[in-house]
Amino acid sequence: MNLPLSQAPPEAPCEVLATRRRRKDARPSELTAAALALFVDKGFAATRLDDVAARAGVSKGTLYLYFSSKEALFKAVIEEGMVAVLAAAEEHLANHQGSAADLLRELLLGWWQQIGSTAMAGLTKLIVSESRNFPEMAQYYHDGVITRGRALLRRALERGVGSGEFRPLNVEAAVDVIMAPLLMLAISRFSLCLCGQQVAPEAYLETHLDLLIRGLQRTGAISERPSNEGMPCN
Amino acid sequence: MNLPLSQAPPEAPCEVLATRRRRKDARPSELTAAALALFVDKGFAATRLDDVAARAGVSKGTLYLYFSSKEALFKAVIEEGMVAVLAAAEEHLANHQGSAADLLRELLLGWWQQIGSTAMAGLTKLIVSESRNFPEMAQYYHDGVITRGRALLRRALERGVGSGEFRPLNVEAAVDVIMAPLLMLAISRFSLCLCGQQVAPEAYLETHLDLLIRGLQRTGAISERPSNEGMPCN
DNA sequence: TATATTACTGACCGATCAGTCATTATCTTT
DNA sequence: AAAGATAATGACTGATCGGTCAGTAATATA
Repeated sequence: MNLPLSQAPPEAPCEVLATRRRRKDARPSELTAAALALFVDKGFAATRLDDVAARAGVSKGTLYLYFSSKEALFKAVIEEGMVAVLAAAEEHLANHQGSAADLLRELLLGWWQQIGSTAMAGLTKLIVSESRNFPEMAQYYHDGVITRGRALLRRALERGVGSGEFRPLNVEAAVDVIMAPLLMLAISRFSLCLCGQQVAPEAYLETHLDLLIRGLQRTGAISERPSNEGMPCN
Repeated sequence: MNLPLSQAPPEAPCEVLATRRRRKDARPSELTAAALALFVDKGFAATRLDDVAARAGVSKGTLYLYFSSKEALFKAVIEEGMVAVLAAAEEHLANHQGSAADLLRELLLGWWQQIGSTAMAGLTKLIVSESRNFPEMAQYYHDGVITRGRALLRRALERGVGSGEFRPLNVEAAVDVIMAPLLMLAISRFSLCLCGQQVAPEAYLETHLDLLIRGLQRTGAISERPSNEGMPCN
């Protein structure tokens, strides 16, 4: 095969050849962090456990002290990522006031800050790539993350439609349409120059929100928010 | 490892145990078709060449008569897909009249018919998944498909903005924002229940177009097209 | 039917890599 | 300091799979 191996030198031992240490508590999270980075970069199948262990500053044998198999490691990576994701979701659920348009804006920009701009975004590509080979994993991610995110968006849209701020629309479809640019943004960050990387994420999100809120609002209802502020046309 | 192997029985020999045949001309396309199906389903690394050959009704040795390596087979799959994609792009380029909104509608629905609804859509997931491991492949796909598609959309948007039908906007960002739901639709078709699969593709696209065109048009310009026609709200 | 050509085969090889385990090094306890 | 406990190691194994090639059989030609 001879893959082009785009890897940087595998995590130079900055800890100046530290002698081996016994750190039972720290190992699991260090290993899942290393695994996340490599899985996201090279994909699940192409990632060698030797490399994961090396990146975590440990031998492969040690990895097997904490995870019973490569798949178990994968599950742990997903599960650990979930925690932050769900916490962010809770945060968004808590405080929602003002117009539906502002709520929508807050939700999408919050997603970017909490997830999209972090390493967590890599999970999106990982799941997309591997879901067919790990159906129960995909199901878990779907139920725990996607469904939850959809529920947030759906609520925001329904509130806007109910109050008359937004016009009637197919809410279920709109939820997916609204999420898609976010997911693609996350994916493109971990997938060499496919789409969207020429445009800065902020401008991308701002354009999405701008188009979206105008598209949602009742005809005639002029946005009271100063639109196009600081956004160059072309 | 012991992957769950979601495979159906690997292409039961419908050709009733046909004795071996010499069909030099037909082999390459049969092999790339088999490879596309398996690559899209299981990913590149997890696909075995024995399975590709078996699915094409041939032995692995025969595969190597036509393709020098697994990666060469991958390239051929992409390249073969390209032909149809570029043909469709040319078609869209040729005939464009009427309003910019109609052109946009025609472009997006055309994408669905020519690409999104076909097996070609699987290439999107394939590229997303494997681009890091095959940079030159990603580059080729980017230059040959993404850039071309973006150019089409950009032209449509610029026409609308130029004629005053659309309001001024960040065209580059808008192109990506508009493409994202299409790409996610393609991806979700080959990635177990991640997003968008609960909603029928037609309703999804219609909602996208509806939101989009309203979002693009100048405030006050009422769409002359009967919107919401046959689309249930919720 | 005999001969030549070549598409096709499948057993085989070598490299890779997930997973194992006997051994070693570190830390704790007394 | 000695002994016990266990975290960590890395050489090893067995299975998998990309890639090879000597041989086989289908077709063309005479």
